[in-house]
This record gives sequence, structure tokens and C-alpha cells, in this order.
Amino acid sequence: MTPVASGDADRRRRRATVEVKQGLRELGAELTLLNRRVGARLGLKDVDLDCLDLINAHGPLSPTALARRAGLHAATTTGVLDRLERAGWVARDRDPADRRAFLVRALRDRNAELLELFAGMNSSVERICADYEDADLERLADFLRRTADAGRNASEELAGN
Amino acid sequence: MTPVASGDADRRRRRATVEVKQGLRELGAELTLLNRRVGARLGLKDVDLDCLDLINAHGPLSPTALARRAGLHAATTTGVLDRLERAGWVARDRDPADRRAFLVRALRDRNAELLELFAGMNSSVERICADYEDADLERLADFLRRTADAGRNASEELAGN
DNA sequence: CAATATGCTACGGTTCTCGTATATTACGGC
DNA sequence: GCCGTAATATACGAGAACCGTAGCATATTG
Repeated sequence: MTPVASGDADRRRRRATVEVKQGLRELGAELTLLNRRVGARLGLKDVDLDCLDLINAHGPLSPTALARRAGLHAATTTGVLDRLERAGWVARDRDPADRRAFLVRALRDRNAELLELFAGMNSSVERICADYEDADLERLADFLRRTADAGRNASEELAGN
Repeated sequence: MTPVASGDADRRRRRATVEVKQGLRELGAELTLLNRRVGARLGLKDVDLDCLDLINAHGPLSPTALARRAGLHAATTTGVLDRLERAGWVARDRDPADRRAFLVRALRDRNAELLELFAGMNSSVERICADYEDADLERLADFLRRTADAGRNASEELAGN
């Protein structure tokens, strides 16, 4: 499997791949740290902020769907939503199509606070992006999306037994 | 500030930047989900796994340094390390240079289980990387590193009030 | 050498988590 | 339409985690 004699070209490529993987791990670590710090400012547990992000990103969502996306126990999700609702981050409406279900939606006003706290990171990323050509940015976005998909697939594989 | 009349070129660029930012958020969400699923398999809280990753990445580390990197309270870190130590993930050695301090190091054997659980994601990322030229990979790694640095800076800004 | 700062942990009150039970509603077969 | 089963959300409670505070040991500073 492992080539016995690897030329400089092979070595360079493998090294580059390793650095991409390291970059991904490091990025993930920094993003979770940032989330934790932002959450601390708002009095939110990091899992609460994770859920709030998911609600913001994926529109109105049922608690069960949220639990699946976040990888949380259903009862835990109830607790998370209780806290988010009590603090005015989200609202629970009955699902008109299913009278057992609720739809959780994010409230606009407090969301501004969130953006404020992420403003530093946001502008830094924009500054970084400014160094790239349009086509490069599109390639970057494509890579990020594909990697995120890979993460989702890996998660599902681990979830289903 | 905001341009009144934006041409197609401007629009394309802004769209590309937005997609990079969205990709980053989505990637972060998927990576934390993956971490949660992996942790669930191992009986670890997600914060425990975060810490274990940091210990693996940044060599032997004092509990205080770990707490800072992870954004956790010192007392919380003690609890995390107790659990990790009890389950055989890490060991605490006294720091020879400072007799108050400890150095936490990861143990090799159980680490193999970790790699196993991340194997799916790992191979997917390698498959993705295979589609890129060497120079592209290096550019990607550079982008990831710069973004991670931006995250660290943003976190520090939020931490130091 | 005193005074202060630092590293880590013990303790305890509050909060969170998650398995189970329960109430309500959907759905499928007949 | 009816009944059994599945699904959605929450209540409850035991166990665990979090984190402010206090405490001890050691460093560092003046």
C-alpha cells in the first residue's frame, strides 16, 4: 500500500494534504472556542448557541428535527428550547400541518446582538477573502461545502449504529 | 459606504464572499456535530473531546493553559481531566519546572480508537483533496490557517472583555 | 523575607442531561 | 370509521456537570 520509494512530488502532495487536514481540525477547534466565548457573553450554553445557529440557518424547524441535526436527546432539546424561549431568542408556534408538532423560529431583535459579537470574526474573514480572485473564492466555497457534506455523512454513519 | 450602483462584477464577488462565510458556518456546525457523535460513542462529553483534541494537538499542557485554550473555567477543567484520566485517555505528570503545576499528556493506546471513529471523515477529506492540484492544496491550507488565526483573535478579543 | 501572585483542586449549590413515562395526534390496514 | 401502532413533544427525577469560592502549595516580586 505505502509506496516504498516516494519521490519529491509524492511527498509534497502528501504533505499538502496533511496540512489541509490539520487546518480543518484547527479551524474547527477555533470555531468552537469562538462559539463558547460568544455564548458566555450572552449567558448561553454552547449547546444552546449551536441550536440557535441551526435554527437561524435552517429556517423554522420542529424540535425533533433540531434534535437530529444537533445530535441531542429529545428531552435535552426541550430544555434547550425552554432556555432559548425564556431569554427571547426563539418562539414556538404550533405546526398547522401536524397538531402534535411545533415549529421553532428565531426572533429578529436579539439576533442583532449575535451579529455584533461575531462582527470581529466576520470582518476578519472578509479581509482574508479580499486577497483572492472571484474564481478562487468560488473554489474555496465549494471546498468548504464539500467538506461540510463529508462531515454530515460521517456523522450520519456514526449515528446510525 | 455601500455602493449605490453595483455592477455584475461587484455582485458576483460579494456573493462569493458570502458563500465562503456560509461555508465556514456550515462546516463549523458539521464538525461540532461530528465531534458530538464521536464523543457519544466513547462516553465522552463534547467538551471532554474538545480538550482531548487540544491535548493531542498542542503537546503536553498544563491544566491552566488548557483551560485558556478551551475557554473553560479552571474548576471545570479539573473535572474534565478527572474524567479523561479515569477513562485512560490522558495522564497527569508533575511539571519538573514548577512544582505547583501539572503536565497533561495524551496516552497512545486509546488514541487509536479515536482515529478509527474519525476514519470515515478522514478518508472523505482525502478523497476531496485528490481533486486538487498541489498548489491548490497549499492555498487551501493557507486559507484554513488564516481563518483559524482570525478565529483565535476574535476569541481573544471577546475573552479580554 | 514578607507580601502578593499563580497553579491546581475540594466543596457545594445550582443547573443540565437523559432515560422513562405520559398525553396528544397521525397513519395504516381492514 | 375503527383500532393498533408510530410519532411528537413534554414532565419528572436521579445522576452528573458547571462554576464561584475557598484553600493549600509553590513562585515571584520588591
